[in-house]
Amino acid sequence: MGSRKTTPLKDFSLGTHRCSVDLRLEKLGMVPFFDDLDHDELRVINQKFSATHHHADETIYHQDERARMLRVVVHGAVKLVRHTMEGKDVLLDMLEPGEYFGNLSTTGNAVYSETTRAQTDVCILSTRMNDFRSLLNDYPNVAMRVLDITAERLQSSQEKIRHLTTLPVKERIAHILVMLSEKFGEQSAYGLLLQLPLSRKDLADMAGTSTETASRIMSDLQDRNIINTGRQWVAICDIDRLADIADG
Amino acid sequence: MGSRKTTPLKDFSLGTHRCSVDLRLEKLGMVPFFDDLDHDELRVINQKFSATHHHADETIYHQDERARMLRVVVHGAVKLVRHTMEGKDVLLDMLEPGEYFGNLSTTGNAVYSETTRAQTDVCILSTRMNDFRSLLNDYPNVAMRVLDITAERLQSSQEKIRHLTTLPVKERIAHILVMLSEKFGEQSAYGLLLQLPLSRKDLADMAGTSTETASRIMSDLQDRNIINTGRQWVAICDIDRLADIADG
DNA sequence: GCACTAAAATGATCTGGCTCAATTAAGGAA
DNA sequence: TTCCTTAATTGAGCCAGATCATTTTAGTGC
Repeated sequence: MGSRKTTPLKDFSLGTHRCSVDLRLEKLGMVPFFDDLDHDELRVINQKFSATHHHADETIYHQDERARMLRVVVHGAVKLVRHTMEGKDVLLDMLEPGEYFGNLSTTGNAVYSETTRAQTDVCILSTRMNDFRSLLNDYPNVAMRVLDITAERLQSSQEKIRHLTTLPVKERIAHILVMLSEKFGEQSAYGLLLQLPLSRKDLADMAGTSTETASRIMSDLQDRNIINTGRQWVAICDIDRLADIADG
Repeated sequence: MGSRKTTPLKDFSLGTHRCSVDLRLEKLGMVPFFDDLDHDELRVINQKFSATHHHADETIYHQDERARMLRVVVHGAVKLVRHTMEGKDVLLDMLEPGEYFGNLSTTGNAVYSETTRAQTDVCILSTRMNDFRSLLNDYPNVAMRVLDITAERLQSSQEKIRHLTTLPVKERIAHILVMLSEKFGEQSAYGLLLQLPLSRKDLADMAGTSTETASRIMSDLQDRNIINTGRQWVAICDIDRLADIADG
């Protein structure tokens, strides 16, 4: 494995990124609950959204802040974190372009139930919650899709609970890597590369374990040639064996 | 503290239970997403539901079965369980009258993602998923409320993940007892009695621990006069101290 | 009241994963 | 190429909680 001098990860920086109307429309069209809409409808909806950029590691909003916006990832990856007073973070999800976050509900005093942080430089489209709600009124199909997607997320959240309570750490980590590869995997010289910066701590916070344990497990996986990994990056060499580990 | 000879729990058996139209309407009216509707609208909706009874411990539907129905608890308590091939169950929730379960989504090949079992004798109203969906089309307000409730459940599922990954078992159990008391608590001679049969195994499966550990913790709580407990029942004597334990 | 059964309690032992404490090395910056 | 920061690794000891094996007891049914 010769001497590498740079991350295999691509450059997410927004230096050149221009949020053209076309790009916005394209990304909005990728949002699962907008995929029934035609081009003209998307143009109308696009009006309601405004774009913002955030640098990697910047916090987009904080847990417990008053929740006013619904957002969509256009570029980059967003990390969804719930934290405890003791400073132990739980990493709930990593979002890719086309996924939404923020708040859906119009219940008066809603607050965000998690903190979201830019995992790379990101571009985000935001709309006021109320605008989004009236949009749901105008497009009942979209409302149904939003319901479906929320129900799906509930499912997978419950599946995560099952993992946390029944599986040993090694299986949990294997599982997480498989999931991430479905979202962020990209063929490369190093194997199926997860196209986002991903530290041992991130993995640990996702698996509900300590950084040290995550590190030991990753080392073991690398020794067995199942993955290939460096500082903040992971590539999967043998997805089948990894999947085997993931379910016992 | 004298010698008790019978459970303090009330009798849930359906021997005498008759699902009169009035009772059905009352319970449907309690369902959070129907609470905007007036009496006449409820009567229409009621037509779409049919009632079934199940004895305690009976399975209502199995995980991975094809999901066709949406159901509402009318009488009794329903246990929501996800199980693993290794036979380790995870108890996701206990539902009280007025709560819904089953499937919301119309995605073609949906299957139930959990098993539901009658925790007591129960009476359930069911409707075909498709009928429910068209109902959501006819009553957009209801659709919005369903979305809100699903989003709320997602929140609390994520909060559960936080607990499982960051809190020690004792705190998790204390927390679960507090939650259950909000749903099932009822003043009684023994304290705030949880009005449902609840074994050490149920608690263990909710907290993601072993029956033995759950038992030890319950014994300790009883020794400290925080709870009062017997076979399949729990009463809370000192909810404040319990809440203190629940958050460190 | 007595006997029976499944739930609960309890004891003893073992271990996965955590914590604390260094050490090593990857990869960006200059 | 070298330096420097911070991520990652590795080791050693420890402990919460699991597991296994009994014993006890609550509560039901007779």
